[in-house]
Amino acid sequence: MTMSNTAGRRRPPTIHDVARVAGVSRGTVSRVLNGGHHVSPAAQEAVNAAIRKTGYVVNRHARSLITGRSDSIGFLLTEPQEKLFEDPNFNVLLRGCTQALAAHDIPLLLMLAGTEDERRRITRYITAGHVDGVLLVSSHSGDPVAEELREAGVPLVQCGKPMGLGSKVSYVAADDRDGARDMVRHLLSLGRRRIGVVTGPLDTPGGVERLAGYKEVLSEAGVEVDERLVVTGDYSRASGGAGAERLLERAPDMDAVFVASDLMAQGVLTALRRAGRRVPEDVSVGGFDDSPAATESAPALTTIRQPWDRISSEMVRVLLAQIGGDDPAAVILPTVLVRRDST
Amino acid sequence: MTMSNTAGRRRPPTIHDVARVAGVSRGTVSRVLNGGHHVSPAAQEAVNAAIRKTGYVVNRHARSLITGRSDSIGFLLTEPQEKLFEDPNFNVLLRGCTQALAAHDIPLLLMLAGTEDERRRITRYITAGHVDGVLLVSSHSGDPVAEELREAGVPLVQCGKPMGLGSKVSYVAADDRDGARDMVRHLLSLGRRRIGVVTGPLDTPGGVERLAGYKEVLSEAGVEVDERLVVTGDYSRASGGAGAERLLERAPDMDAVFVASDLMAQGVLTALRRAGRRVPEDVSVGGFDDSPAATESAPALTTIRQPWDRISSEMVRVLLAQIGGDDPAAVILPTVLVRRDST
DNA sequence: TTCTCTACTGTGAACGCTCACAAACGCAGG
DNA sequence: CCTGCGTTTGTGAGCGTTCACAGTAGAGAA
Repeated sequence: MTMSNTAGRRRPPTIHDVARVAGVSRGTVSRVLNGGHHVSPAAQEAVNAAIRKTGYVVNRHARSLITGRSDSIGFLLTEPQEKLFEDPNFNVLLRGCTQALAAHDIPLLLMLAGTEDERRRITRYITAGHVDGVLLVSSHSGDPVAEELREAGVPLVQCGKPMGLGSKVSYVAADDRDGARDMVRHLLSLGRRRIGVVTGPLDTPGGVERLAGYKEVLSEAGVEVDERLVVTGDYSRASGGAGAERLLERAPDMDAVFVASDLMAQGVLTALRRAGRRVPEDVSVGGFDDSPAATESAPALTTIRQPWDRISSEMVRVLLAQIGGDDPAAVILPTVLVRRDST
Repeated sequence: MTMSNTAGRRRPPTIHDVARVAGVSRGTVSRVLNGGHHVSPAAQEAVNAAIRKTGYVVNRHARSLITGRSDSIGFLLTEPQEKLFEDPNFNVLLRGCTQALAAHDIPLLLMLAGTEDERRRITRYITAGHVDGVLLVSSHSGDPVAEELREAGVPLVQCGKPMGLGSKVSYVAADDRDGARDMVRHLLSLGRRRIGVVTGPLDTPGGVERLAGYKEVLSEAGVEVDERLVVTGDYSRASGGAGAERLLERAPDMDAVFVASDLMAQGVLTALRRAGRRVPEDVSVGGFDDSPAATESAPALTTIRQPWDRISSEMVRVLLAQIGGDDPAAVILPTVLVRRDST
């Protein structure tokens, strides 16, 4: 026998209570709640006053039940999470999306699909309409989730250019190729000609595009593209170090390295130091991402900044537009060369 | 008259459809969905088959509307996010909580309350019952959100011991004091006697407790606690470096430092090197957290591991128990000394 | 057989909201 | 004065579930 008076969980006010206090009907309150069209100024004001007085907050479950929308969107991660969660870029992205959505009063559901099991459960959850749309982060190609969601007609925006499917799915990405071009041009402008590259996995758009930009610029500049100067890493620090060792072995005359991520570049710096090469005197090193790692390394990395804040806000914008009925869209954002001490 | 056949967003199956296919009533399907008590094996099987056949997924909005529960949990951040999101510990925590909840099929809503405005909106959202409980991460004391939520009767579990309010609120924390004691004892066992400390902000439990452990062990060992050996940082790398410089200036004979976070310890290492002290020969350095920074620094840090995976799973367990009606509970988890090259 | 008890099953009502519809109310034009 | 029209308002129905309750069947005891 709880007597809910001052404290405790008393039943929250409903639209009915507001209507009674305002002296109008449910319908009018509902109209005010949803934009206030076809409501007289007097009623409008009365309702708003009643809402303030009662502390009314709309029950989203009841609303969703009838509208069919959930007024929430999912942030889906299909990567092995360990790696991604330690990626500072990812954190900026997650935070950016949360804030951009908060501005629309839309909560963000964080979903991790690590195992096959989780993947299935989450796909069911999403396709059942429990979110209105999905922000998808999954760099590797051949991700079955993206395809499933697309087929189910779920509004979807990917972060980074998807490799498999064509232009049927929205995405927001930094201009990887152009960023790579900027960096390699920068290295060329320093007089470097034996420029190595540690690229990312070739089943990721970043890996492919950054390598393509590298080759393009060299060709355009009339510099031979030497396959001995090309190695592949997996974006980890360790793979950067291993890559640098391989490069030095195959091309001891290397005078610069373009590394497809700052984390790998850190590994490259360590390996170079261990091999007795000075940076930037003997070898210039260019990174990619402008992550915190770039300023923490010694020397501080010259790198390519990805506009993560804009990427997140654009992802949200495109997704909301798509939920509103727009067609899928691709957004490519420019990168910026940040010059520091490693070149 | 739509003929929904193969493609398009056809209406998802309802409990009604399942009942029809299974040849039973809504009630029976509902009972199967909710644990299957008082249902005959035959009906049980028929319903499960019908669910598989129709691809039925429960409409959580309808369920929430009547049960009053939302079957979702909020993960609330009231810190200035920049700092926290770059903290590797925090990422482990977020991931751990998401996964622990996923095991219960409960989605996690990520909420950031950076500004005062957001704080208000989110408090309204939560108190309106849109989440069943809240996992709160906010180390600083005097956080008004915690108090508001507690008063509103929202199940709440904090990460780290809350400073303000007493034992009325649940929390899960590593044993900061004991961890600090282990580390200082370890330093003493190496023969060090002039042990400095760079502690965290004194309005955080970590700052206070780790300092307390340090002082306790020194006193117990009969070593004088010299206030010149005590400085305060803010958990940032830079503040660690500044702290080390201050310590060296005030107590040049220092032969060890206990640093309250690995990130600060990195700064300490750099400052010591710059001052010409060798680690660990001249000065032993002990960190706290066992974050990635601990193995990335040179030399690798001896540190105190916080059991973040267990912290997250315990937070979820305690919160679910509290939602189920249990009283608030405090859980203190043991830490582990990880010996590496800096001591 | 008949009664009782238990295990199971079906059925309205309700949750809080939106939507479509109808009613009411001006106000202008014939 | 009536008609027609546009704007504002009220009302009933229904979204898909769960819950309480009533009902049914089958087993065991008398």
